[in-house]
Amino acid sequence: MPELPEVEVVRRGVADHVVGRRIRQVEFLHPRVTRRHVPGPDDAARRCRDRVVGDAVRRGKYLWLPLVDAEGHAPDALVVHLGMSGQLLVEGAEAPDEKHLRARWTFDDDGAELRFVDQRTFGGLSLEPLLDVADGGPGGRGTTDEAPWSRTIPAAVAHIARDPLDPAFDDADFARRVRARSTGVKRALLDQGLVSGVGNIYADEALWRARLHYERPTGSLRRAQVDTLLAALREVMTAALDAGGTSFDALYVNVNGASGYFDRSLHAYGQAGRPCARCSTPIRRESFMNRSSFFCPRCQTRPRVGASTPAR
DNA sequence: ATGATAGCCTGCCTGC
DNA sequence: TGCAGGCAGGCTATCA
Repeated sequence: MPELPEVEVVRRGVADHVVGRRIRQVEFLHPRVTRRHVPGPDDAARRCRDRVVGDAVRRGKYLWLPLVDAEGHAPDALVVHLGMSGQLLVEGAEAPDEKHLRARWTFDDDGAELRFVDQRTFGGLSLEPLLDVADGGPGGRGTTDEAPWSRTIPAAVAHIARDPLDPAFDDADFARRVRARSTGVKRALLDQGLVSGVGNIYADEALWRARLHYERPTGSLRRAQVDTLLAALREVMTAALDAGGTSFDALYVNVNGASGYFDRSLHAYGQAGRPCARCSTPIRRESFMNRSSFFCPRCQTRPRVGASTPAR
């Protein structure tokens, strides 16, 4: 469900309401929520107890909280992935349990709880060792350079590429790698090892802005087109962030339970049958990768079959 | 190695 | 009204 802008909205909420507080206790209320934490839920709970939440850091769609021990070290982090329907909520203890409440953290200041709610249970939590990274940490948002964990990344996030809003994202390297692929451009955008944070909504929106068909072979993209696509991704994600994210229903909300309103600004995603904002041609929906792709058949012309010859 | 599928879950909406 | 089927913002494992 949530893509980069939505996860960033949640990160900011956690930064505002949870960072700096000491965890008293954590409860895991569903076996699937800690399925990625191999040592099991009891171990995860033990590692959370009495730790201070040092920060809220994001790369792509992954969010993590370095947990600081009594010596001021953060040997590991609580890694959160929202999956399709996960939510982090900050609520008073008196708030009734949500139907799909999966985890609850309480704090020694007796303030609001942190809760993880997840209808579809594709999301998950794990306690991961923080690994030193050679190329210098997640890239700025949420991490101060002085913080001892600023050049670390959780083991489970090490395979995730930087995202387009990361100041250290390398455009030239991305262009080289994407053009070396032999696949369609939307598949490449959704590959979190190539560029992270892009999901089905913002892939379709960026492709619409860049006037590229989703099946355009990556090998035929010119460098300037990759740059246009990156610019489109940054524009649409920044605009979505400013709008508080995209909410089609109550499944995506910020930590205070509020929806975002970027759905009103979508030009392609979910717009099947409605006129393209540029040329009035009805937006088309097609099935692709077991999901939907929305595009303008006039602005985003389908590549000719066999048009996969790499551009020079 | 890269590329492309199936599967994991629950709930809601549509059409018969 | 009931029920089957399709669909949903993601990732990982496992094939080719």
